[in-house]
Amino acid sequence: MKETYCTAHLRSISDTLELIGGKWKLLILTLLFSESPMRFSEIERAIGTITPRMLSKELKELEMNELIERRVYPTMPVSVDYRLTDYGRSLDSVMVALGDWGKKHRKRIMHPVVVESLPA
Amino acid sequence: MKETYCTAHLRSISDTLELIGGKWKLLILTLLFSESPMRFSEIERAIGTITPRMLSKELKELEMNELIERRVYPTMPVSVDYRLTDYGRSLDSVMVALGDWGKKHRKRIMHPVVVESLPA
DNA sequence: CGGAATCCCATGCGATACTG
DNA sequence: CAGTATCGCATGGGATTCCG
Repeated sequence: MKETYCTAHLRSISDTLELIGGKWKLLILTLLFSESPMRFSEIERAIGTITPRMLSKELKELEMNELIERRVYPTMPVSVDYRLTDYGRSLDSVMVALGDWGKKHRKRIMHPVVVESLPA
Repeated sequence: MKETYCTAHLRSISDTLELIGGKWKLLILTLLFSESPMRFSEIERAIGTITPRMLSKELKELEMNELIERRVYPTMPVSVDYRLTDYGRSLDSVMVALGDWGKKHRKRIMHPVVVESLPA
């Protein structure tokens, strides 16, 4: 594929999706949007179906991209919490766009529907 | 996870991502945004690295969700083209949001960087 | 031309168990 | 509490071949 404006724009889009892709990232970000900071086990309980392995992995990737910040407190045992960074908060426009479109979309056909016969 | 505003909003977001997820969908949509209609083999050539199997599959899903329209012409052999629907065009706000954020994002650290020592 | 069928592999993700 | 280690499978996606 030739290098065009089209593909450059697309790479920007792909970059964004790469950061918020994966099964849990948007869910975690959404939680942290409404409540920051949250501790590891708080997020785990809030989601309910995520395994610690996945939570750990996703948090690590979000932190690597500076969307969230991880703080460790020298308590005994240690406690850790996670919060959105300002950079992470800048995603709100993206999440609003995705959410708004999704809300409208829900009113439309979206699942494979078998239409055997349609009258008139 | 309890049913809250938070999760309802999240489902809207997930719905949207479900439609434009997959490796090629956004690329196909971006192409069709800049040029509609396009024939099957035109899209194939434009992307360059997609296999007909995947192109067929992605187009089918996009059509199922009414984001694009497929038209068949009874030529010999048959020709087919694809174009954005008005509904598909309504995704532009989403794609702009994703693209804009990605453009800003590129200026920041995004790949795993090993910092051995940092002065001062 | 516009696909469908088949085979195959990488990885994403879940389940379970364990640890400082 | 906040993870890590290991295993295993399902799914996504590529390569190749064939078809009307």
